[in-house]
This record gives sequence, C-alpha cells and structure tokens, in this order.
Amino acid sequence: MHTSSPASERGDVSRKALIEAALIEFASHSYHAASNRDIADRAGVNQALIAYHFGGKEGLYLAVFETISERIQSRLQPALQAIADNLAQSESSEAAQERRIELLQGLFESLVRLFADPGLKTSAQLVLQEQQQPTRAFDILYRRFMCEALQRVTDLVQLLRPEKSRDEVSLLVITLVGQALVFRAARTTVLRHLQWDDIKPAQLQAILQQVRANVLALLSPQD
Amino acid sequence: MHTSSPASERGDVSRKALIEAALIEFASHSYHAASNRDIADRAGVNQALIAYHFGGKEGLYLAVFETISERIQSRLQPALQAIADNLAQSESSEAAQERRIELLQGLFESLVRLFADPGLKTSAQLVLQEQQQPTRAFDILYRRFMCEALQRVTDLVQLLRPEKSRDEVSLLVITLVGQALVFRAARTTVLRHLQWDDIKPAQLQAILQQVRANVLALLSPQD
DNA sequence: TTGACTTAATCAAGTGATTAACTAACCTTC
DNA sequence: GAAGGTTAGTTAATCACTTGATTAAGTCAA
Repeated sequence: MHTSSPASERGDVSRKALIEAALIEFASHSYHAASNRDIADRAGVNQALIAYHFGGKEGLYLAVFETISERIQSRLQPALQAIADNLAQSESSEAAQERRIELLQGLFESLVRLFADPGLKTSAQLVLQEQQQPTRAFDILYRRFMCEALQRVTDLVQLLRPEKSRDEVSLLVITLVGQALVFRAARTTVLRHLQWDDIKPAQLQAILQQVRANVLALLSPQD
Repeated sequence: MHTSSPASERGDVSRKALIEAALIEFASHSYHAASNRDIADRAGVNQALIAYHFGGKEGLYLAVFETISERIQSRLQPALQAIADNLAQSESSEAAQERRIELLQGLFESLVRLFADPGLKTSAQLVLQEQQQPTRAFDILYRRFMCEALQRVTDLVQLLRPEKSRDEVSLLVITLVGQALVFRAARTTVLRHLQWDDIKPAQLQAILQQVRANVLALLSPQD
C-alpha cells in the first residue's frame, strides 16, 4: 500500500483510514469485540500500523472520539453560536423572549437532525455506549462539546425562566434534550411503534414539528 | 457445586445463576466481549453448562432477555393496568380528562423510577444495546412489554387529543418517553451537567417533579 | 441401574502486541 | 546531480493468550 506521495502524507492517509474504519468497527461491535485485524483490513493497511500510529487499540479508540467530537461540534456550531450571540446582549422585552424561544427551537432542530442522520449512526452508537460505561473517551466528548453546549442552552433557558433555580432549569434542559435523544437511543422502538421502516424526509419533518411544538409548550411564558 | 436437593431443582438453580451472571457480564461487556468462562465463573458453575442448558451462548443471551422483559413488565404493570381500566370506560367530561392526565403522570413516574433504579442498570444497558443493533432479543422485548405499553399510552393520549392524527399522537408519546429515557440513556452527561454524583432520593424527587410538570404542560387542554 | 446434571480436559480459531525486514521519500555531502 | 545515509512508514511472521464449543468421564438423587 505505497502511493507516490510525500512520506509525511502517507502516514496521514493511513491514520485517517484507520480512524474511519475503527469508527465503524467499534460501533458495530464493542470495544473489546472489535478486532485490530478487522479494523486494519477495512482500512486496507497492516494491523501493526495501529500500534505504530496510535500506540495500540486504546489509543485508536480515543482518536476516534476526537474525530466524533469535532464532527458533532461542527454540526451544532451554527445554532450554538446564535445562542451565544444572544446571551451577550441580555435584553428582556417580550419580543426578545420570543426570539430566545426561536433560537432554542433552532438548536433542538439541529439536535434532532443530528440524531436522525443515518450518517452519524455509528458515532451516536459510540457516544451512547460511553454514556453507559464511561471511559476516558467520555471526557473527550464532554470537554469538546457537551459541556459548553449544555451551559449555553441552560443560560438561555434561565433568561426565559428567571424565577427558577439553576438546577430546575438544568433539569428542564435535560428533558428537552431527551425529546430529541429518544429518536436515536430508542430508534428501533420508535420505528416499530410508528410502523416506519426508516426516518425519511417526510418523517423527519413530522418529528421536527412535534419537537418544535414541545419546546414552545414547555418554554412559553404562561405557567 | 452439588447441593443435597432433588436433581430436578439443581438444574433450575444453575439456570437461574447463569442467567443472573450473564445479565451482568453481557451488560458490562457486550455480547461478543463477554466470555462464557467469566459468566460461568460468576455463576459458580462449569462453562459447559451453558451449552447444556441453553444450547450455547446465543440461547443464554435470549434467556436473559426473557428475564429482563418479565422484570420490566412487572414494574410497569400497576400503572399500565390503571390506564387499561380507564380506557375501558371512555368518559369525556373535564374531570375525566384531568384523571387521564394523572394516570399518565403516574405511568411516567414509574418509567423514571425504572430508568433511575441502579438495580436495573444492567438490564437497561442491554435494552439500549438492542435498540442500537437489534437482534432476535429485541423481538422478545417488544412483544413482551413495549408494544402493549406504547399502544395503551397512545390510546389514552388520543382521548386527550382527539383532533390529532394517530401518528401525531404517537410522536407526542415518543417524546414524552424521551423525557424519562434521557436519565438512563444519557446518564453520565446528566450527572455531570447537574454536578450530581448519583441520582439519590432527593434528586429523584426533583426529576419526578420536572417530568410531572412537563407531562401536564404537553397534555393540558389549552393549545 | 437409570438419567438428569455437572465437570475437567481438549479443540481449532481468533485475540492484541511485538519483531525484524523492507520501501521510498528526504537530506546531506562531495 | 549523483551517492549514500537517515528516517517515517509499512509489512509478514510470530508470540503467548483467550475464545466458544465439544467430549468423555464422573456425580448423585430417584
């Protein structure tokens, strides 16, 4: 497997191919059940390269989570940036509050699209696995995007619900996330109950509409 | 490992010990990563008994899910029975509608307690795993309790939202389930964001209050 | 003695890691 | 600008170890 490119690039190609292959293998089997040989075969390289480039199986596993973090971060970036901008100017008119609800609806739309996207199935599986049995990989996920995202959303909801304690607001945010998460974490049940064979564009629209309505109902002023 | 009990009982003891040990091992590692030897050691029996009693590793895996299904079913039984009773008499007074919301709050309280219970951590992990990569074990779960539970809840919500289509109601139910599910599926994130080290009784009460409020907000007449 | 139950021993296959040998681009040095 | 050493990258072969399954022998209440 030798290409006619500069030596420094060849290594990068192998690294990326290994991470991509490992993402698939670690997701479809678990960490222990995925084998270095299968990963290397899928990447089209020799399995000794895993030790060479990543120090071993665990190093490759962690590298996969760096990649996952970047991808999810970039998917949520626009919606999170809009929220950060709004937080900078703490206006409290009624129109401003409505605008904040719209921003949250936008974020949860991004979240639903993230969870529904078949392309992120493998990544989502790995994240869920880490939620159940966190390893050092979970720290990567939390530091890279979870912590900041949750903080910002909680800050914004706090502005909508100034009478609530911080913990109450945090709990509300968690349940809001749950409404989107369920479409990934319990996907098979969802598909069976709704008698869908997959989440196609039409189904995605129905979900988005429901989540949008829920966010409004749970955050609109009157209660 | 020979007790002085009738032969017919000895087999049962081994079977149950193996299922219990397998529940733990399959959850803490995955199906492929859990080894028959570790399971047998934990159960205190010889690993050849797995083949003898269950035909092999896969048979044991399926037997574990029969046990899980029974346990979850029995936990949800009271709340589901109350809903079934209410469905039998389709009254539509305002008081009856309020009563239905209370029944749903009761069910989701059971669901939250289920997901929060540390004793069902291993079972929940296995169910989540099957959601991501369903095998024949998922069919057991769905047939044994998921299908019926979702049907009943959806039926009840349909009575509260007669103007909505069946699919819309089903989606609403799914998002309601998500509010409870998140405390299991994203538990590590939840604990970190709220800076809890575990879900103790005080925290459980806070969660129950939030979920109860959400159910009310999403199902109360005005919208 | 029968028969359900249980065990230790063994099997081929697959595991992660390591090693020495090989390749090819790069960098001096003359 | 060729020669030759340097280096990162890559490979096949091999290591000790674990895997699920099988088998023949053993246990013990009925």
